[in-house]
Amino acid sequence: MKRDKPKYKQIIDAAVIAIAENGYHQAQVSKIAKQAGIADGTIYLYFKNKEDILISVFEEKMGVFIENLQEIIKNGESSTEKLSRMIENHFTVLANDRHLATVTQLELRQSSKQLRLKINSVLKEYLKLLDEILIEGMVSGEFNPNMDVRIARQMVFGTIDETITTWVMNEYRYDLIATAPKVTQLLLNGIKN
Amino acid sequence: MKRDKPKYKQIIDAAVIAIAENGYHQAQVSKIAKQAGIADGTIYLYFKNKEDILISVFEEKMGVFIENLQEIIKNGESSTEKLSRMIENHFTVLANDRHLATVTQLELRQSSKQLRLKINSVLKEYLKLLDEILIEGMVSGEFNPNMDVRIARQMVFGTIDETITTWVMNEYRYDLIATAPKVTQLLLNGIKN
Amino acid sequence: MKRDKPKYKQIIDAAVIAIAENGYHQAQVSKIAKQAGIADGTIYLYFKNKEDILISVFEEKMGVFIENLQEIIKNGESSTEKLSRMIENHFTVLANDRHLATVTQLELRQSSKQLRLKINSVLKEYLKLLDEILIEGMVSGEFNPNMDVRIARQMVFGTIDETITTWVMNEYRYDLIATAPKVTQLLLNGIKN
Amino acid sequence: MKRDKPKYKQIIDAAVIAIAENGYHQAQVSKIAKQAGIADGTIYLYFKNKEDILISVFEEKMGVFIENLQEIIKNGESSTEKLSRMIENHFTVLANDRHLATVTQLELRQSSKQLRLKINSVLKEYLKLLDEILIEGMVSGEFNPNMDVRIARQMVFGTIDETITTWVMNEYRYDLIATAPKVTQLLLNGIKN
DNA sequence: AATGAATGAGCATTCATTCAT
DNA sequence: AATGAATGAATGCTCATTCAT
Repeated sequence: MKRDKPKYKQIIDAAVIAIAENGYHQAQVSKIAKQAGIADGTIYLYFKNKEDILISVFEEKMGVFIENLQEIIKNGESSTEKLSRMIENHFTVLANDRHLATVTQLELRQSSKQLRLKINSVLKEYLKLLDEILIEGMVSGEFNPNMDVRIARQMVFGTIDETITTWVMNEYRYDLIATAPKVTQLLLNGIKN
Repeated sequence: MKRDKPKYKQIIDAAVIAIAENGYHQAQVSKIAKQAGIADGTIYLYFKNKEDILISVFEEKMGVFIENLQEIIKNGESSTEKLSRMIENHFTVLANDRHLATVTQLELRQSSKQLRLKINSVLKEYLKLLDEILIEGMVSGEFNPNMDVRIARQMVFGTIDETITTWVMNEYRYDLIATAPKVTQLLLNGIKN
Repeated sequence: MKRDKPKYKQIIDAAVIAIAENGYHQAQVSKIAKQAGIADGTIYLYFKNKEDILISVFEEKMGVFIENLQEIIKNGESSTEKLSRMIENHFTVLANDRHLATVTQLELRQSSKQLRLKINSVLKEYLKLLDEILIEGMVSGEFNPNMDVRIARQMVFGTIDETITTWVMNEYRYDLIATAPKVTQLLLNGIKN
Repeated sequence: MKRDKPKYKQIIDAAVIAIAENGYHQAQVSKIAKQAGIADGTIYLYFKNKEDILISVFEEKMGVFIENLQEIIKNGESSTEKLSRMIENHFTVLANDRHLATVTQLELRQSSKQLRLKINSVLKEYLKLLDEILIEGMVSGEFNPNMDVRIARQMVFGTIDETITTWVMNEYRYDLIATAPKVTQLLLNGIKN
């Protein structure tokens, strides 16, 4: 399996750094290769093309969010707590990796519509877990059982996304993690029963 | 004033169509000119360069949102009503111009970080008006006076944005305007006193 | 006759200034028109095309040199004196019109080979007069009767040209006219009997 | 070192031919690449941009003149002989490479003022060596010790340049090398003691 | 497995000239 | 005679990908 080879992750990490430091359009394959300490051609032994690198970046990194969220769902007591811990986790991971935050919130969005559609399908798995939490809460009576799940999900994710993007655009000037409880509170107000 | 000349708006509209139909990176100046029914060179009598066209597209179209919102703020009775009508207006304008919706929600985001920073400064004016509504509501007691305005704003705008983007990505399959009341309800729940 | 109309000379002079101030490649027709205080299109009532302006600039200005030289030939006593006064005149005219000097020595040389061939044919009339002086001197015994006239002419003109070009490239830093006697002396040494 | 790689010289030579055959403004990068038998992009592995090719053409080719002249200075017996051999060499090199002669005497002069300034700084080295010969001759008493070196240099170089340019403009119709002794004789007359 | 030199398609912009007014 | 808005052809350069070594 290619993704178990050491150079695979090496290239992924190099791509995140190259994109964060140079911007999406200035992160040429040659720069990623240089950052990874390998030759340009070697990239193509591990990735089909440049787009494949970028999708893989998203898959690999999103994987962390998904694994964490599965853990949270498994261990959480209530839906409210799960949602709360999901937001906290999302903020924490990105606050602790500003390169990654820049890449996911700003740079990767400059990619072609086609690439973003693929990224979206990766994202869907994460949103499905979010839907699980919401539905569970509606069933248990913690959340408003009459609300439209899709819209609730869009509110939760849209708010998280906008909050982090603003933080990145403001050049990380304030403590992102500290805002998590307030964000959580507003969102819970919106959907609670 | 150049923006009062008929060809100015003609080019803006041609750009929206060309970008919506071909995608951001495939909307060459020659395509925009052809769509506008003029020669390539004529573009440059009205715009400094291609980026200038794109910024102007955003300014012109965002201008509609801002003017509408100012009207809403002037005429609305309560903050609740103003927020409700803002969301309704935002959804209605884009639901009625799918080309524009595609351009603002998907295509223009692929532009360079520099262009997006300029777009953001145009956006700021809109967000300032949103802040006005929120603060007024907090003062009047309609909205929770203890909430963090910035986070509330990010929730409102993030939710609107995510909702419309999802709609566009789903290829306008459902009635966007019909979802406005539900979106409004969830958001109001979140911020009401 | 078009060249008797006031706008004809007005455009010629505007062209010299526009070229001197902006450089050959940055002296667009629109700049020349603006400098002349007329509309772009008006240029084409007096000149066939841009090349025609530039040739005319050269013709008109070279005309001064030719008239002066004819006068010098008519009034001069000896060939030596005539050559001396020719060099003096050439230096004086250009030292007194730095715009013109820049245009003839630097800017006009960037024109296409084709244009420079035409310029050369204008120049020929001037060089013919120079040949007259040289041949007369050879016949009279002032100059070496065995020398090759063409080479002597190339030496005289090449030296004049190089001297002025160097002066222009050195940004007129020294007194060009003051060098005329030394230049004349060297050249006369070379060709005298 | 890039200039030791075979493709470097290959491109330089292709540029000389492409410019000589098509003219400066019609010598597009694609034509130079085609002439060199390589892809357009390959040019940019060896040169920063098109201007860099042209400067390099001049440097490389002027280098031959400079090296030859250094050799001549080293081996020549008298200043008179050195000057004589310098002129002979200058004529011979260009008479034997008409492409190069066309490029240096006609085409390269159409380049932008900026490029010509760079070309001039290359030329300066050659002129410095000429100055060396002149000064040496003035010290040894072969040349007039009272003459102005700058003007003498301008006469020598201006004459050489004008002679060759005229020959090129006359489409190489006569034997350039055969005129060298006459040119030399006239110049020596001008500067000898 | 790894290299890195070579490839070649693709596009924003300028400006001399025209011509309807 | 004069205007000036409109035209449209023409080109240097980048960079993802390949493939001989």
